[in-house]
Amino acid sequence: MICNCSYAVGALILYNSGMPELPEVETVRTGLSEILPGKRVKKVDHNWEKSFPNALTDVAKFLVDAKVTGVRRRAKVLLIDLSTNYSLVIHLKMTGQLVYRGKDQEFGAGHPSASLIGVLPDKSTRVDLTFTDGSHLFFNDQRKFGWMRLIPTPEVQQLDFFQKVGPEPLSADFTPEDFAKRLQRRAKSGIKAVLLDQTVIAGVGNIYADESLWSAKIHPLAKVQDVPTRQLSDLYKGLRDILTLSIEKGGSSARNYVDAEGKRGSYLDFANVFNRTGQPCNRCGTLIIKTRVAGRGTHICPHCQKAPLE
DNA sequence: CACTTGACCTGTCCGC
DNA sequence: TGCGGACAGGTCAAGT
Repeated sequence: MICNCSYAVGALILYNSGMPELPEVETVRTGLSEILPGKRVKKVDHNWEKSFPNALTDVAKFLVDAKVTGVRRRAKVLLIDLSTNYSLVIHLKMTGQLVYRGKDQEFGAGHPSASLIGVLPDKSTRVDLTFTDGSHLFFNDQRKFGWMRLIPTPEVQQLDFFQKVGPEPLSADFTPEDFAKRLQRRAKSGIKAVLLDQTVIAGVGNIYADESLWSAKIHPLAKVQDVPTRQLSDLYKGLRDILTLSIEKGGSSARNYVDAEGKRGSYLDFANVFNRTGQPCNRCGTLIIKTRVAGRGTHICPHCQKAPLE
């Protein structure tokens, strides 16, 4: 096996063009945690105020010259901890990307990332962190919904979001009983809206809501109180299995995702309903349909997931 | 209180 | 070829 190392060094793309949910953010976290710790920030450039609202006041004091000490994730939020006892708190929302590049921005011909993202910064770059070794972390965000903030590390958990956000669905001590109990607090609500509510369960977005509901044969409009406990248990297991599989596959890439080895996030190759409108259900062969639930495009098998009675 | 809608943005795609 | 509109969907705020 010959490794063409001419392009393997110095480029790592942590990129998701689709919709970063828990598995995508976790994949980005894993990649960053292998690269960033120990790097020292030399310079910060930003060109969109809302992408980095408190940059002007705090960057010089607490970001420049700070050393990265670790990278964490909670729900869909990334935390880059710094030696100044501050943390960069980052939400990618829908189109945010964190792209690391070594000092040498050149890519060898044929590197998959070369065709995905060209020279950075580009027109979607909102923040450019330069490290003292000449490498960069680019925060790109086409739609400008994402943001990063510099917050004292001990104050991060005081943020409103972290006070309200629900438990991590993959944590070891999160039981089927916890899951059912939290959902049932919203007994009269449609179950998909509840899954998407970050204060109920952390990290679930549109893709994994649709996939997990299909796995448990639950219609997204079903009221929680009408779903038998056994099916809530199926949903718990389905959701955990799906999130775990997606993390293994490097997340979902609506278009492309590559990491240091040029691997794409391939979870959508395994998806049963998401983006499969008009294709046969993998369980019963009925064609998958797309509707609108809780304001989102929603994919269901109309045979497996029976609509609730009015 | 529960639920829906609008705002935040830009790029893409579809119909005319 | 261009133009208007729908759509993509995470989260918060405002409205019903």
